[in-house]
Amino acid sequence: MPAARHARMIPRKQPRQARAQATCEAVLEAAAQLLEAEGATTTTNRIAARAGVSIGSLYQYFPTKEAIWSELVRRMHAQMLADLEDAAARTRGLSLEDAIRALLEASVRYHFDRPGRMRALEHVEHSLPPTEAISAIKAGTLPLVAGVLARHGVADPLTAARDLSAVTGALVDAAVMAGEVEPEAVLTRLNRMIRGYLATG
Amino acid sequence: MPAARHARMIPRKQPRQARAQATCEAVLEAAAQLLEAEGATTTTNRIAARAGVSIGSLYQYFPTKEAIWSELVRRMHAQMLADLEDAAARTRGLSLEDAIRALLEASVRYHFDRPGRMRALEHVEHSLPPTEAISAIKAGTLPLVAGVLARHGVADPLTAARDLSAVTGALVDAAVMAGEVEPEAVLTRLNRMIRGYLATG
DNA sequence: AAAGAATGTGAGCAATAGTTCATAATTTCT
DNA sequence: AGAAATTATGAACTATTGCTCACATTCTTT
Repeated sequence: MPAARHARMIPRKQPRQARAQATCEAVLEAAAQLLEAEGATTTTNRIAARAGVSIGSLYQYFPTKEAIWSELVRRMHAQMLADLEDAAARTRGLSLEDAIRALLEASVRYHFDRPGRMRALEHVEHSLPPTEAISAIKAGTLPLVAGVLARHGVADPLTAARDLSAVTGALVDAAVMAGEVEPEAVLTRLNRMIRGYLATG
Repeated sequence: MPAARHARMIPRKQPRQARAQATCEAVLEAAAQLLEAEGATTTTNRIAARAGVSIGSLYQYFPTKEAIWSELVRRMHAQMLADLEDAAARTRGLSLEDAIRALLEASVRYHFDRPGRMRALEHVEHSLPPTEAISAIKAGTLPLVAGVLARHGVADPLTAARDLSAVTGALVDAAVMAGEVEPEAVLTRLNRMIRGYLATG
C-alpha cells in the first residue's frame, strides 16, 4: 500500500450529470469483477482500465481505494436488507416454520446468486474500517429477523437471529465451495438444522 | 507488494542449531501477533523487529512473507487435526449423540481458545496459494469426522461432516464476535441444531 | 586453536501502486 | 454564442515495502 500522502477523508465530487453517474457505476462494476477475480490487491489503475475510465476520473468520485470496496459492501448489505424486509413482510400469519422458510429462501437465494462476489465482498469487509453507512444497515438486519422470531414466540430471539444468519451463510458458502449448485438441497438441510435448534426441551 | 525480483521457491536454510530454531519460532509468534493485530498487510520488517531478529535472519528461514502465513496456517490445521483424531479415538462404543458431542467439544474449545488468531488465520488462508502441506492436512480432517458419522449410520456422511464443520466454525465465530465467553452455551445450541440435522424423516 | 560451518546483521535496492494536478473536453446555463 | 460548471485525462510523483547481499559473529569440529 504505497503512498497515501494527504489522506483525503471525503469524496471529491458528487456526480451531477448522468455521464458522471455512469462513470461511477462502471468503476464499481469493474471493481467488483476484479475483486472477485484477483482479490483486494487489484490496483486502482486496473479498475479504471477495466471500467474504460481514466484513473483521474476514478479518483474524482472515490477518495481512496477502500472507499470503492466500502461502497460495494454497503450495496450488498442494502440489497440483502431489502430482500429480507420483503420476505419478512410476507411472514404475517404464517406458521413459525413457514416464516423461517421464507426468510431462509431470501437469504439462501441471495447467497447462491453470485457466490464468488458475495464471498469476496465478505472477505474485504473484514479488512475494512467499519463505516457508519454499513453499520447502520447491518444493525437493521438482525432485529428484523429477531422480530419475526419473537412474534412467533421464540425465546432469546436476538441470539437466535444471530445464530441463524451465521449458520445460513456458512452452510451456503461451504456448499458452493464444494460444488453444489442446487439451492433446494441446502435449504432442506438448513431447515432440518433450524427445526432442531428451535425445538423446545 | 513491491519487489519480488527472483521469486525464490524453496526455503533458504533449515535451522540446524537450537539458536536458529528459536529464531524461527520467534518469527512465527511475532507474525501471529501482528497478523491478529494489524492484518496481513503488516510488514516483514515489523515482524522481524517484534521477533527481536534482523530482517536478514527472517529471510534465511522464510523465502517470502507468504511462507510465514503458510506455516502458521499449516500449524493451525495440524493442531486441529490432532485434536480431532484424539477425540475421534474416544468415540468408539459411544452413542451417536455422545460421539458428536466429543467431536464438537474438541472443535469448539479450539475455536474458543484464541478466537482472534483463529479468525485471522482463516482469513489469510483465503488469500494464500494452496500449499500441498496444508491441503494434505485438510484432506484428512473431513474424512475423519465423516468416518465417525458413517460408523454410526449417518447417511451421506461426507456432506454431513462438511456441514457440521462449517456450522460449528460459523456459530463459534459469531458468538465470540458478539461477546460470548461461555463455550457451554454455544455447545448446547450447536447440539440442538445437529440433533435436528441428523433426525431422520 | 584454527578452520569451517552455521547463523545473524541491516543499509539499501528495485519495483509497485496509490494518489495528485495541470490541462483538455464536454455539458449546462444565461 | 459565450461563460461557467462539470467531467475526463494520464503522465508523473513518491511513500512504501518485499527482499538481497556483503560482511560480521557465533558455534562446531578436529
